[in-house]
Amino acid sequence: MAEPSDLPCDADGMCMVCKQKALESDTITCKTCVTPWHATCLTAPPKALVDVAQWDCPDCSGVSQPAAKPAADAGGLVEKIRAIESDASLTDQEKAKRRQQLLGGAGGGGTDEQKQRTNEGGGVLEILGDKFNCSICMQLLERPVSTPCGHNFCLKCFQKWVGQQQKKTCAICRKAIPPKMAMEPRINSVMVMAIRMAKLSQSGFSVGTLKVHHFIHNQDRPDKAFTTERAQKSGKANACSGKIFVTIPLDFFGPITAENDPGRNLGVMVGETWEDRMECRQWGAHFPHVAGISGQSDHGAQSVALSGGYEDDEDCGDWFLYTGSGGRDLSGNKRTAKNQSFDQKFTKQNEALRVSCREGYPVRVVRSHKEKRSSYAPQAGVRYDGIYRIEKCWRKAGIQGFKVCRYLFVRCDNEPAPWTSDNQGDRPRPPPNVPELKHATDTTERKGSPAWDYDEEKGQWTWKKPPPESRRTPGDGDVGKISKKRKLPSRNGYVKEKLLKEFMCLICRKVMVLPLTTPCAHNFCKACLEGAFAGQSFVKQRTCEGRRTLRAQKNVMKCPSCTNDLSDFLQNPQVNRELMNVIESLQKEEEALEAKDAEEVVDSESDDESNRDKATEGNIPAENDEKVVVDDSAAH
DNA sequence: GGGCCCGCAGGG
DNA sequence: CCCTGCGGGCCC
Repeated sequence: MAEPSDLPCDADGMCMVCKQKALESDTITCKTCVTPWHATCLTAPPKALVDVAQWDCPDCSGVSQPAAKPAADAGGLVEKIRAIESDASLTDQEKAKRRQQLLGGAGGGGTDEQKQRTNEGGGVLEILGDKFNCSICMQLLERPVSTPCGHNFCLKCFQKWVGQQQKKTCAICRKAIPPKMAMEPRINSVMVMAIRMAKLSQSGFSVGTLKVHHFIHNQDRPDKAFTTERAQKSGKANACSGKIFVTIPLDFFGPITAENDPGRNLGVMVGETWEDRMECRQWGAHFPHVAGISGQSDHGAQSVALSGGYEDDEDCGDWFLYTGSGGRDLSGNKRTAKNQSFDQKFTKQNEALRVSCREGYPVRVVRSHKEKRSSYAPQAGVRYDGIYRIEKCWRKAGIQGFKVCRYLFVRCDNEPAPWTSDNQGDRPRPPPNVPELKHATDTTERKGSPAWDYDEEKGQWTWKKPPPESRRTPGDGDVGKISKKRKLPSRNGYVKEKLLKEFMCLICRKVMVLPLTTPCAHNFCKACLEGAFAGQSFVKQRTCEGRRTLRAQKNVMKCPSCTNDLSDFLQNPQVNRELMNVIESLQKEEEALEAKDAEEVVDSESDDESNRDKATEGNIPAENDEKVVVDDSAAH
């Protein structure tokens, strides 16, 4: 890292040192990472104009960051990039190509070499060595986002890079970046898991020890849904949400652990994802199926949902600013509304959140894919992101002018967040700087010590005071009937299962081959995604017969996971090679383990293999599991 | 993609 | 009992 006194300009061209908009004439750009810096605020600005063109920022010059560089290899990479950049005989395109080859992007020559390297026993370790580094900051990818051209960057680096470019292009290959992705990059959670697995495997741990994300399907949708005719007709829209699978009361605080999950004996894990709010409710992470806050004004708030319902929300992942409820005109039988028409007050759910703030209670947080403005939202469905604490709350004038209640949430969970490539949970972190606090009124902070806090001895977050006693009866129980008990798969089956769960193509339901990352951050096999649109591809380019045809064609090219328009992406989709390399390496490791197991267990012959496959299969939802089953007897 | 409108759960 | 609500399917 650079010295604290040396900071670049942010995405808006604002100098992070003097907090002023840096004049263009005062801005110099690093030749390695292309970040703009405010020259007048640098401790050691370049002396002559000649130096400006060849200038390296404090982050890239290596002088002020001795420990941060992972390996000599990466350092050499910087040297090579510099050599390419300063070669006057090359055009920009050629430079891009060279750099691309160097960084292991597409480019024929590099591929064989890479493959050979991964084959030669270095395995995932080799990949970590130089393939997993963001080519902007040269550090291990953190909060990775993937471009349609198949390249990966840290979220922050990507935003920095895109922010200071007129024409949005990839930092490696200069291919255009779709405006939507430039505006709202979303973290590629499959890449996150790939990095975590690679790290584990590098440090000698089995991937099997990793807690993986789940996508819960609708297997046992409810006992008492669809009570009216209209509700039956329109499917889930008006259905009640059905049976609760966990044995917690509605006012239960904190993480949902294995003892409250008799069906699976797992508890609700960070990263677990459900199709919608109804399903999320069934697993107890957040009970209200419309409201964003679960809580009681005289007791506290247990959970919140971030779904983009309030434009004042600001999401930075590990912390975020949440807006209270109310202040809207819901006349005309509406459930939500965009426009505010009066001030919010600290009453009802808003007061419940304030109680949780004062007491330092743990608050469960779920994020919905509907939150479009956040990079941390899941690509689909509703995801449990773990425990946060409300460090402060206040009121201020909202974007629409009326007062809103505001809450500063800071993450404090023992499991890593779904966006970090780190394998560890949170450590206490200093409170973030919140500029709007200057205009805050009615500010409340925690009084006394928090109920949920970090225990230095145990090295984890835990209740420091007894949790508030429930005043409600537990959920309707009868949970045992819902999920079948399953036996624990064998060691390799377990690893295999995790690889499949994390890297499954949602079209062929197998581990991805030649993975593509769409601009909407979904991952599929190249062949599967292209196959899904076979015969329809590229018509858009050829025909110029009129808008109707064009529109009709466009409508068909939708992402199978989220209906995002993929027609541009599909014209030239590029494999995410970094992702591919890890998947292949992990699979190879798994195969090697399996072969070893087979050698060790000579006596248990052929049925061993088939059993293992069954165990794996049983945990992957079959396609028709999603079908909603209406229980006739329950409707009467 | 935006507006409409509904059932439903839970707070008070 | 009434009020509220960061859903969700459908229709355009």
